[in-house]
Amino acid sequence: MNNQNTEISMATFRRMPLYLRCLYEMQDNGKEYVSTVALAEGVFKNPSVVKKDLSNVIKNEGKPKVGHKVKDLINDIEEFLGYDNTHDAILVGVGKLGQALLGYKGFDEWGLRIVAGFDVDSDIVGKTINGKEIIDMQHMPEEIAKRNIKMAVLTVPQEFAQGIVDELVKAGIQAIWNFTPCRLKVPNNIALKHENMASSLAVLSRQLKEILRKEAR
Amino acid sequence: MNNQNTEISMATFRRMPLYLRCLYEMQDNGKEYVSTVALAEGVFKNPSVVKKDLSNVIKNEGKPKVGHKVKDLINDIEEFLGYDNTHDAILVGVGKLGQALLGYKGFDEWGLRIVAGFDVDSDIVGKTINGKEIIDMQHMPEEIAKRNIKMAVLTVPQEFAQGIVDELVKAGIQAIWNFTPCRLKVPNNIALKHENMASSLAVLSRQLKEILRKEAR
DNA sequence: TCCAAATCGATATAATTATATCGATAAATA
DNA sequence: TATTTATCGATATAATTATATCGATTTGGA
Repeated sequence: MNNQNTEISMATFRRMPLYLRCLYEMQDNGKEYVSTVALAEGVFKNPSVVKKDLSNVIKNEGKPKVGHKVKDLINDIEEFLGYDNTHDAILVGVGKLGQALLGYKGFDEWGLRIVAGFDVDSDIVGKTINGKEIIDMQHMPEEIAKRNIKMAVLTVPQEFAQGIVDELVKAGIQAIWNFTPCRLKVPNNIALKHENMASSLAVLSRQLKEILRKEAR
Repeated sequence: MNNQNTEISMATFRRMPLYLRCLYEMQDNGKEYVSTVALAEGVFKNPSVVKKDLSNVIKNEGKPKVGHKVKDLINDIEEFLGYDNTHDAILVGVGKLGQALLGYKGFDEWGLRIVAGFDVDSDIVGKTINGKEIIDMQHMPEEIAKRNIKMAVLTVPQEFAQGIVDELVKAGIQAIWNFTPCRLKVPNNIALKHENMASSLAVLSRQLKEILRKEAR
């Protein structure tokens, strides 16, 4: 339990949701204790990585020979990730991908609550998806202000992306989750995360190529 | 032009699609030459990173004072990523997210051609999305074999994910792009890429938290 | 009760990735 | 033509991340 105020690495942050998922599953299976080795197997990581990651978040030490209490780990990680105090967010651009994300129930578990969608298409404005209202884009700035929203999910066609981002920032949004393939310009006090499918695909293609190459030998 | 047979880092691979996008844009704007510094600005990376990355792929040296030929860079990166010889893939699970991905035109640019979708829902089987036929899941193994498909995009409900993956592997699929939140078990000669939205969100939330903390002071 | 096995937390080492520096060179300019 | 400047490619240094090692501790069985 390395409770110093050391910086916690990005890599650690990225892995936390994996641990959490695995721990939920274990909990469902009635497991009460888990060792770092077992958890490492569950998320396909090296045990040392897991140990170090957990050392950043746990409040109660694990017991030698038995491991950590699953329940405690879950609580600690959830708190660490802020899943206890959920962020409200809006979604901009209710096309196919936007609809898919609006309909996705998993976000709640991750501490994200999408409260509304925005679009310009009058056919869809006024409807609801998964209980979330679709509102005309025109009213976006006032809604952001009224509900004090800080986060936006961006799923608009790429040609409009930068323009809408500028509007979002002006309206007070401070974190943008970008599902368009565009690189976006934002002031540097705005958090921006690019959901980069092209990069993922590049990595996957590379692996596949490697596998096919090995097979050919 | 470090043309040794040195290993190319994962990080480099991930960035290549970013360069490419930026270069396409420059080409559209009529730019003929680009320096690594300018490219670095375009993708919000450090110039040294860009220099090193490019040194892995370029065939023709850049010229001092002018930089690299945009056209050459594009060709070299496309070849490096294998965008010239496109992969055929299938998509399994034609729900909202599956439909969104089937409808997405960008994959072609990245060297991925989704040739068909599979689902169990008889309401959707037989229809086409973006010119791609939706086929009954029952026929999946034979279609994979017939078309010699090696890659699958997985967008099924999570409770079916592992079972379907097992089927895919048995049918000869060697690379799986996983859009479900499940950790999947595959033999280690199968490439697997998890499109991990929970991780992205964790990183974004962390950044936002940091920004709000700074503001509060 | 004592010993072996499993796990802990901490730390040391290795690997990967990012950044800074530098001499060389081609183009632009005086 | 000589000088300045921007850029190159290579390499050296720093930062981040991953992995291995080790003594301490608890449990459970001989």
